Amino acid sequence: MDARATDAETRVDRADHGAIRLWLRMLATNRLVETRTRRLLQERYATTLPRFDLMAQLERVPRGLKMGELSKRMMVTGGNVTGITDMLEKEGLVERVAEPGDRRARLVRLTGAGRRAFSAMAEEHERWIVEAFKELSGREMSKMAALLARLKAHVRSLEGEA
Amino acid sequence: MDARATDAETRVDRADHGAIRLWLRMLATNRLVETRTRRLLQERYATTLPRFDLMAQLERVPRGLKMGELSKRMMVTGGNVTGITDMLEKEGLVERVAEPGDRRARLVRLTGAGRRAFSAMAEEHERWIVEAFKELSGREMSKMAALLARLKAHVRSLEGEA
DNA sequence: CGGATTTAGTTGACATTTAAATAATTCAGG
DNA sequence: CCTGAATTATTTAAATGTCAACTAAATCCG
Repeated sequence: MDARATDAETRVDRADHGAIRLWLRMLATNRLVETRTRRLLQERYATTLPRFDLMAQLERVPRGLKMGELSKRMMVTGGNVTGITDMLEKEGLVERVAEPGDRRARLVRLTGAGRRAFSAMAEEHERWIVEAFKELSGREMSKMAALLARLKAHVRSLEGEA
Repeated sequence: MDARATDAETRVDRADHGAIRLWLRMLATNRLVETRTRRLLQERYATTLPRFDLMAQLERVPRGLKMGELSKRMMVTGGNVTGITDMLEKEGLVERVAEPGDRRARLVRLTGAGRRAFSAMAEEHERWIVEAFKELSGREMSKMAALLARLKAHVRSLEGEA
């Protein structure tokens, strides 16, 4: 295959609105990094991106997170979290425990095996990301992060006041 | 030795965290815009983002695109394109025709109904995106697009020479 | 020519994801 | 305490997505 991939973004001509062009480029870049990360996770640890994401959330909160909290942080629907948690639980990497004071809720947290498995992956995962972003200087990354923060806040406000 | 924490390792470490932070912010922002777009497409046109994407690719090339070309441009696997094309074909929005000169290949192109359906959606879709990105100035969008272009090229080069 | 390799697309198995419906529990007012 | 509304998690169905194996066709090369 031609290494100069002809993705959607590349084809947008000058007549197109700047916003559309930027959005398509965001989509393409994200997809590229995501595909690469997914492939590396699969090759090196026989796991998947959503599983890694879920474990990454839990790793920051030893007490555990409720399903709904996980759903909100991962920005995916609840049913999705249920499915991924089911698998990780079956593999012994996370466990569901009772939330004291609310019998509807379940706390999900890493098991010992889960913590060990995650910390092995996390260090390498960080290296992959750092490597991918090495093209940009610290200043450029900060600038971009700041722009994204504003964009994100704006879109959230659009959602909020429908 | 100077004990102030500004040695090489600390600086690298800070930059590393910057990469992770930026990446997480890219993921979150993308997801936000994507979720919003998906919801609007569903509400207004009873369709989905991947279908819209596929039709958007075809709209630019009246002659049609081969399955493999669609796959590369959409940055998804071939099996996925087959599935989405099957649905759109069943709905009469696209059609598969023979590629003259290569009997392995099939050209996919919009039908008349497909063209009409797409142009109705496309105009409104562009408005949604422009609205979402209104927070940023033209200059800021250009800056960000330029940074993303470099990032994308860099990641592609990582993939190429593994 | 003729066999091996490559390329194009489909298929099947399975994981992910959303949206909608359901079940269980908590909560707020009366 | 009761009852209806809200919250929390799960289940379900359909679509999306990956990957590997497969078929068919084109190309390479001796």
